[in-house]
Amino acid sequence: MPAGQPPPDESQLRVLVVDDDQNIADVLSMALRYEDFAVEQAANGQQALKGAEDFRPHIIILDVMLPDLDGFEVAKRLAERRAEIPILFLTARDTTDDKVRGLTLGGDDYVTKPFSVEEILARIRTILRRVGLAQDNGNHLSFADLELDDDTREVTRSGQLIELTDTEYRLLRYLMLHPRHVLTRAQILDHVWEYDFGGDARVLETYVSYLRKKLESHGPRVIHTVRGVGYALRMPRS
Amino acid sequence: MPAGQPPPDESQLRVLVVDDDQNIADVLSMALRYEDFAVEQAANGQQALKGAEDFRPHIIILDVMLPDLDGFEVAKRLAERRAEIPILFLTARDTTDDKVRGLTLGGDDYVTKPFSVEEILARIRTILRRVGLAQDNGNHLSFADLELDDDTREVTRSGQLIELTDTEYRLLRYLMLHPRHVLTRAQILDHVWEYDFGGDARVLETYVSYLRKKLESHGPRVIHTVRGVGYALRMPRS
DNA sequence: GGGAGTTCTCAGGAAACTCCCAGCTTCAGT
DNA sequence: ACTGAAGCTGGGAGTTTCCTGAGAACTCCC
Repeated sequence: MPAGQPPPDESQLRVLVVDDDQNIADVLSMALRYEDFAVEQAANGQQALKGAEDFRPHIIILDVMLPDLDGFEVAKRLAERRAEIPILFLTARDTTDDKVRGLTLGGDDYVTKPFSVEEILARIRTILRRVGLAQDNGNHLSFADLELDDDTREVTRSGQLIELTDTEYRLLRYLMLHPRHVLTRAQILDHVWEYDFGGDARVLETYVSYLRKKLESHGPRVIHTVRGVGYALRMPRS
Repeated sequence: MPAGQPPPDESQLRVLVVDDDQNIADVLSMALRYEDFAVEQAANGQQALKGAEDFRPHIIILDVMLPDLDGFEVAKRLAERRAEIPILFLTARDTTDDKVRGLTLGGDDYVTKPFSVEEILARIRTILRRVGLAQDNGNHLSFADLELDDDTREVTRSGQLIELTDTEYRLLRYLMLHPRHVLTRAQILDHVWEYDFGGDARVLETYVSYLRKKLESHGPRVIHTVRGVGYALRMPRS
């Protein structure tokens, strides 16, 4: 079954991605499908309203800047229809718009562009969990003596609290999502860094170094280098 | 086997190989046909798009450098058609980190030239497994007390973890794919080493030696020499 | 607009890996 | 048993990959 739409699967959660930038829409769609969401796209406000009606998404990812109606207008009309679909807004970083501020009051949320894929996924999980649709029980990851809590953003190793910066946290979280698996450099950069990151891929090594320093003061090495390939989270010994 | 089309067999998975270098396309085609894929070739972007339409491949191997459209353009147009065919990109080693970024999000992947045939086959298996088309039961090989896991890249012998370098791993993996079969030196070199390897064929002996040293510290000899021919993976008679 | 905290760049050096070499051992056939 | 061919393995050169410290650039907050 190579072509056409994937089969409608009622067990999947539906996400409507609304962005007029086709690249961003595609990146999000691919990542979400990979996470087993059903995804549809809309490129402007009118399509978004129609898509919300037809596709009945559980959540909408909505760019604030759209060619016709802006994101807030779309949200407003949906609210008038009593659609009650949670929305994750995408905004430009410098849009210090006060409008954005009030979003989290209504249970909606926003992410600034450029974002990393893992950041979007984390917000979506948070929102879905809040409205009771989370399919995974997972605001909490653990591996060996490592614990990571998404709600409090706390990381502990054998009970000891470890302070991590944002990037360190995202990196560790991504590794803990795939324990023992070897993750390639490309995979890690794609998921943990912002989608338009164009810099030196060696940042990754720097952050691995930071993480190791913090983690290894409380126990043996857990982030292992697989030379020529990437990194893997493992406990030492057979 | 350039002449005549193989008979259409609906049970086979279809691969479209897109490369303007006829040698590379042929090497890949032969290896894939041997693995029981149905294969067609395209030498440029336009042919690739046409081939995708007519042949309806389950996966496309796509060189980034093509005489007309580049590989990314081909991928983009396929995406616009909602073709949703996974793609394995081939890129030059130094092109790696720019545009290739982002590919692993959608489940696509890339391999740098020059590659080894086994590397390509491994990536294809991974991709097909992810989209639910893998006919093989997976990521795990075992032979006697040897276990090899492709996800974690871990190799154990009777439970004991064995650390292998990349080349050692690829060599052992190839042997384990054909247990008890005598594999000729040429076969092994062709599959495990990069296709443009021009060096001394005696590297193979060196690596067999490395592998034996690591494996035999945990049990009896499993890699047996077949003098004048090659090597075979066997358990000693009991 | 200064300061603290964070992210990223860069470069030197360390470590790991691949491959080649050369001398030695093993084997097959006489 | 002898001999040439084939295979084995320790040593090491050359290369690639990775680690890490130092500092520049950026952001956020007061």
